[in-house]
Amino acid sequence: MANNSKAHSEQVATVPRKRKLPYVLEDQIGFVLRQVSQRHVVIFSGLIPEELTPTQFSVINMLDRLGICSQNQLGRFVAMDAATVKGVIFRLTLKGLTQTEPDPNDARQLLVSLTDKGKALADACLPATRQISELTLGPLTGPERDRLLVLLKKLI
Amino acid sequence: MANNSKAHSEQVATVPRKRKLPYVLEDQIGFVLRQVSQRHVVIFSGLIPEELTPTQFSVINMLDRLGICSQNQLGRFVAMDAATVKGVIFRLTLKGLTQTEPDPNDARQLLVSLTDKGKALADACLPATRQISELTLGPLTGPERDRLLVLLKKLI
DNA sequence: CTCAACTTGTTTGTATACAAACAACAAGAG
DNA sequence: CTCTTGTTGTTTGTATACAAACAAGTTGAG
Repeated sequence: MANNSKAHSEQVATVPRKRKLPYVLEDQIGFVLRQVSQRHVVIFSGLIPEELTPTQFSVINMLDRLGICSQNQLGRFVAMDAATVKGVIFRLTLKGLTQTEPDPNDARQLLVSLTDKGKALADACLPATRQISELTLGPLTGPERDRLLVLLKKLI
Repeated sequence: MANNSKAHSEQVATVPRKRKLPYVLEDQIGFVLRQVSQRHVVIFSGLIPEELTPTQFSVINMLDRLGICSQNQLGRFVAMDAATVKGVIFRLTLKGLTQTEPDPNDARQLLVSLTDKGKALADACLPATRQISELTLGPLTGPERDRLLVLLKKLI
């Protein structure tokens, strides 16, 4: 099967060689991202006071800032699907952390806000969440952390 | 409510000021990671040939490298929970991409391997997966990509 | 050999995450 | 006003992801 005639050898050497660059799964951005996210969730679960997931905390923190917001728009702010945010609000409302009411000005919208308990928890979680980011970025120096965040934000 | 007596002003100035540094959700590593992962999945879904998820491709690629492997150990290689990997293998086997057999040497273990169809797909996906990583990292320069990968790997 | 400790795989339950389809409503062109 | 278009929220189905509890098998200390 070795058909290397001299007549062709020159052309073969000239044609851009399709080097079989190895595909290393462990070096792929998606594979690495998944593992870093996993580690972050572990750190998060260990340090957050109540039984809050990262997703749930994001919603609570955003609501604390917004005050009141429609469910769909809230989802856009925290980068969540409408179906996802609905489930999150459902569970947070079960826990008494959020409340919903129909918008009098737009019958389609469902206004979401924090309860007093939710507001208190939003404040109470702040020290832990700082620590979580701190610990997640623990292996990096200060400048490295800044660099990483800048690079990651370019990929959103 | 302004109780700034002169007697206390000096002490207040000396005590390490608890500056209320703002907590910006959008700047937190966990929040950013989630969004980058989301964007990666979108790119992945758009470019992968068959109906493969990133998780499923990871398993297929790893099996292509390993040849045959116990289900649990495979999960360790691709950073997946035993319960998660079981589900993934179940669905891949449904699609005819993987097959399982009991280990004759250890009755506990379930040996997993690619079918011929699975091997063919592992090869066929390579160009797309390169493109996926390429496109995901698209907003970054070459050196930036290297830097990002190095930093992320420190966080695993 | 025997038993405790560990490993492997399974099952159940909970929580994202998103596609797709749907109903109800709002807004604007005409 | 009417009708089309778009938005909002809901529901269903699929796919990770993991904790917790469990059964079955293996291994090593004694």
